[in-house]
Amino acid sequence: MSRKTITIKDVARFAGVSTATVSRALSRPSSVTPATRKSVLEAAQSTGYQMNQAARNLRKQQSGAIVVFVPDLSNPFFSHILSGIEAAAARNDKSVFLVNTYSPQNDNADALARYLSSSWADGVIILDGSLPKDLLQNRYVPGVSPPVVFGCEWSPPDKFPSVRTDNRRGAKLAIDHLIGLGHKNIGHVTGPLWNVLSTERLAGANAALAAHAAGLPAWQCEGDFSMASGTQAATQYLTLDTRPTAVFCASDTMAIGFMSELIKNGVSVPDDVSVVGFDDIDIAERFIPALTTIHQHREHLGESAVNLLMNAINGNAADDANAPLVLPVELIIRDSTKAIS
Amino acid sequence: MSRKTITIKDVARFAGVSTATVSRALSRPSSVTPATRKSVLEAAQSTGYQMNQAARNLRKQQSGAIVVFVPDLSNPFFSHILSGIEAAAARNDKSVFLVNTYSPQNDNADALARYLSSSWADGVIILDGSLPKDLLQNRYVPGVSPPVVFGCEWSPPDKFPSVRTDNRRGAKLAIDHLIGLGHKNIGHVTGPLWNVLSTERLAGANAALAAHAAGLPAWQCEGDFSMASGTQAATQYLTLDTRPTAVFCASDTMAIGFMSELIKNGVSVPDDVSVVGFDDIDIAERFIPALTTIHQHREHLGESAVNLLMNAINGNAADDANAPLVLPVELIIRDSTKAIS
DNA sequence: CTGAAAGCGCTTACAG
DNA sequence: CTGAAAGCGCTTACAG
Repeated sequence: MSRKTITIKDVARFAGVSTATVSRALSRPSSVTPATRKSVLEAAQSTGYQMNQAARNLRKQQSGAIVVFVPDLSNPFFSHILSGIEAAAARNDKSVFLVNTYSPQNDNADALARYLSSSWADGVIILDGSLPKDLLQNRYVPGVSPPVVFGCEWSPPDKFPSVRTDNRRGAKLAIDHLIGLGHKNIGHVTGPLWNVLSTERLAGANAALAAHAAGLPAWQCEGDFSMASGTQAATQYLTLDTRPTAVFCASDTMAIGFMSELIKNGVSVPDDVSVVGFDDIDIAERFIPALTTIHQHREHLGESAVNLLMNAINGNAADDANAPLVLPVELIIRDSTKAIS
Repeated sequence: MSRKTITIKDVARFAGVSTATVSRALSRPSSVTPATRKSVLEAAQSTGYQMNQAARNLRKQQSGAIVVFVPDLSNPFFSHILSGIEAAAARNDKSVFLVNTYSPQNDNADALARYLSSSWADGVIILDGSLPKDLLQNRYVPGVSPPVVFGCEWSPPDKFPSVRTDNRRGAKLAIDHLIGLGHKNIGHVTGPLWNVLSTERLAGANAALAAHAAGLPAWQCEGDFSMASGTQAATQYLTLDTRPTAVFCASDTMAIGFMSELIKNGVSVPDDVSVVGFDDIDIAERFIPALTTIHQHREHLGESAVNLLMNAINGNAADDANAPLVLPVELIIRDSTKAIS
């Protein structure tokens, strides 16, 4: 149906040079004389030439792209990380493609394995620590599969380079803040317990509580980082005989679901209960009450992931390349927490 | 640095057949005898063979992928559309790659043009109606560039197939609801006026107001769909001498920023002012007060986009393929609107 | 059903 | 600085 596709050959004929020269003029302009460069560029222009990536990729044995596995695009937590990734990728002259691993279509190793191929990606960044084990254990063949780097989450510990936030310290900051406010009965809504983030934050929280010999054991409830699970936690909280006066939620999204349901049921935040989240997503400062939370440096997380990946791609990774890079966190105090009265 | 890459040739040698047979056994199993199929599969297994996509793409002149241009991944509005796209793409055996057009790295035609190549994508879905004009006008060459379909937004009208929500009707439903509640002084926070969504919704709102000969002209304020612009609108609203008793915001995100700032300043929603949003994002029902809004069928939007695209790819598009497909909307009444007292 | 061979569109030593 | 030629790893008519 369409006119014949224009190749480097057509450009060469038009410009009266060889295909080799066209290739050079286009990809390494300095390697040809200004005159030939000019005529090639003009020829490319007037023939409407567009490079065929597949051919180049095949020949160069690389794709010029990095793919990112994202667990849940609906979670606003990821968007800033992606900005960081894109900025850094652009600096390294790589395209970035996102793959939604949370999608039911991508729920198995087979579906994802196709993306984990050097013909698609020069490297892959995985933001999802809960990929099917099979994928990285059996499908991934070192040396032929593209380099992998984990961001935020991580899964086979220390098998790949990774950047992450200091989750334990974040949890500690949250609990310390609550204790400093005089709270003695502190609850914790965790993420899914098979997730590293959840267990790290739980460990951090428990350690902080233990350190103060606060009034433990407190109420604990397992969520899944979703808003819905936050509201379920609230439902359970409401049935408690003695309700904690403060609750640390392992994600902002859950904290919002939690507060929302509480307020709906006449429980005031922070008058009746203080709430702390984790992540500092955009809505956190806009929810009423504005959410006290743990801020993660998300752009930086994304950039670091790309840097680690580029090192792996270029083969100049440090000896301890697999030692996790841990980024600092900050407590952001807003209106959802208050000293006990 | 790594062991030699394993090709179809190695598999062929291992299985004692030709490369042609390996190729057939792998991609069209029914075209070889069960015996050869078995031995080829085993050979592939034990050699650890992995197909080289670039080579296949080059040979087949297609990529097996569709790429999606997303304007702003941080806007939760898009996640459900993407689910719909991914589900439909999987049914059509296509991979999907996302490209963030909002990223500063992708702000120009050059950066995006590289993705708009048949070597990357068999087709592209554009969810961003505000792409640089140059891209689709000059860089896009019909017949050689991959088919394009617009979802949600659209830009050169009727030049490409598109699916969209009935924006005008959505706005009308919002206004009619407010009028039905007795409001006579109704304000409108629009999206950016260079955006089709904004102008459509504005037109729908104005038409509905005019039809009722309600107390026009009402206050109008231009935002950019972001939460921050919603709070700015609120700041402006607060300075008004006679404040509208109801405000229709062209997106939920703006509505939330708007309400948040109002409440912070002691203005009650819905007691002092009713607010209606547009989109029905996840947080809408959880914000306090829960937001009355216009629901869009986002999964369906995504699926329809893929269907249109597949028609274009397979060359069986209808004659009126470029006539926009318009999806219905629904008014969801929650707690942010109330009859005037 | 299977094999030999051509070719997809590039890039890059190798000569000159 | 430029050209002729090989080759990246597949798939697919064309014979048999």
